[in-house]
Amino acid sequence: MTMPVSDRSTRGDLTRDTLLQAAMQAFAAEGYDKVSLRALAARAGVNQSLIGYHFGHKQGLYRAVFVEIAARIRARLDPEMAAVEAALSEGEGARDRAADFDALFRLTDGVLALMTGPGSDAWARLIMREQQRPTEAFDILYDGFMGRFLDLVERLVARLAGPIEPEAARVLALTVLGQILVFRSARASVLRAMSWRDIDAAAMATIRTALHRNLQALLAAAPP
Amino acid sequence: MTMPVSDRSTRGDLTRDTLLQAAMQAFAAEGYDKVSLRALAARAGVNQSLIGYHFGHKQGLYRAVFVEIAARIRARLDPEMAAVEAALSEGEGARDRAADFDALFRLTDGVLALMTGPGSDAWARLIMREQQRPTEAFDILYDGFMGRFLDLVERLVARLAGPIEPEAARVLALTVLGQILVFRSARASVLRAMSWRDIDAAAMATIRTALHRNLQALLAAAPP
DNA sequence: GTCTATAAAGTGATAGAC
DNA sequence: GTCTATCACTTTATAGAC
Repeated sequence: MTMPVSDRSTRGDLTRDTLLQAAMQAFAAEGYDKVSLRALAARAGVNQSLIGYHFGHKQGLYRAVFVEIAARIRARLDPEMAAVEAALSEGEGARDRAADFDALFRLTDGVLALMTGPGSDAWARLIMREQQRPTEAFDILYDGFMGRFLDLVERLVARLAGPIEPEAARVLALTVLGQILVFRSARASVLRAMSWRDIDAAAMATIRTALHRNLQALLAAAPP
Repeated sequence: MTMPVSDRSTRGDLTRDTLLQAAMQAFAAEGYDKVSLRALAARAGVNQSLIGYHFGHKQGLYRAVFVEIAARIRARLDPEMAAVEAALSEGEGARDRAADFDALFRLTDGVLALMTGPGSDAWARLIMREQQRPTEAFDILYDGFMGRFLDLVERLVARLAGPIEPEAARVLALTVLGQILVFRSARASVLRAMSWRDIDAAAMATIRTALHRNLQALLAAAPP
């Protein structure tokens, strides 16, 4: 007579999740304004009015997409972040430049793969959108992983670059970020300038090599 | 009986220009899809149907905005570009590293001011939009100034960095661009990380100092 | 939780008078 | 060139049956 408990508690969650995935795709591919809830619901195979039921309104759905993105990225970057934290926790005295560089490279490689690798289009575009025109969704991103990432890079480059003002270390960390991000933020120019069709594994290897070389040059110890 | 010739030939151009300026503002501030031609015409103090008359349709207006942007930027960057070309035309033999760096700094400073300086919001955001999702408007930008800029940076860094593969020089040029662009493309993160309210003259000076130092470190001559 | 149906307010484009 | 008026269509949101 009664439905199985699992179904009763699961059916709605499945609908919610289906909508969330479709929304992430659609918002990234077409931009917030161009996405119609009619088309979104149709593509997800879900009734349109269920969007209102599960997320309230369009903005609520948009916001939920970012909570999902932040959670995914945090999970994916956690090993690299933890490695950097481990490297940093070894006190100044016992520092090992090679190990510090290694931790830094793992972190930058991770972010590069995240922002330019296969399947990165969906979230990367949404993140860029929030950088240009931040809404409440930006806070979800910054508090979720961006702040922590920038803080780690800043502390690492400060240690590697030798005596440096805190403000200079922060700017330096941002220019490091910029060297990675440009392959996403200026993607159209990158593809044209490099005559690439997309950023595939070979291209990514080329980029990684250049980045590692750049970081070593930028963080060469000041002459004693 | 007849209207003055100047009026007859000018009235329409004025309307066209008014619409163009309003459109640049509006598209940058709200994004293509969110701009309604009704609201745009109202803000410009022009009848809505005149958009159709002068630009055909919404896309035509959008396209015209980019022709305008490319022209403005080309004009603004022309002195710096010419300086780099002059530096490059002095053959390899007679090269003067200090002069090369000087030309490079003028170019990067120019682009930095263009992309982050006061009043840059309008065009910078539109350029970013085209980088993420290029339309025919991107060609106007790339052919108008981007291609030339990247080419000049590539040739300059190739000369300064010593023996380097062409592909590596191009990637290096892109990472140089990235260090500038990050202050626009990741603007929300930059402001939060630096505790800046906006990128004012002082902030820009800080960035310039960091960039110059970075470029010198990146392009240090390989040990002989 | 899911559905149908529809209200209320937008949108871009254009015909036709001046 | 500029205007008014309107067509044809899409949008988000929600009321109400199941």
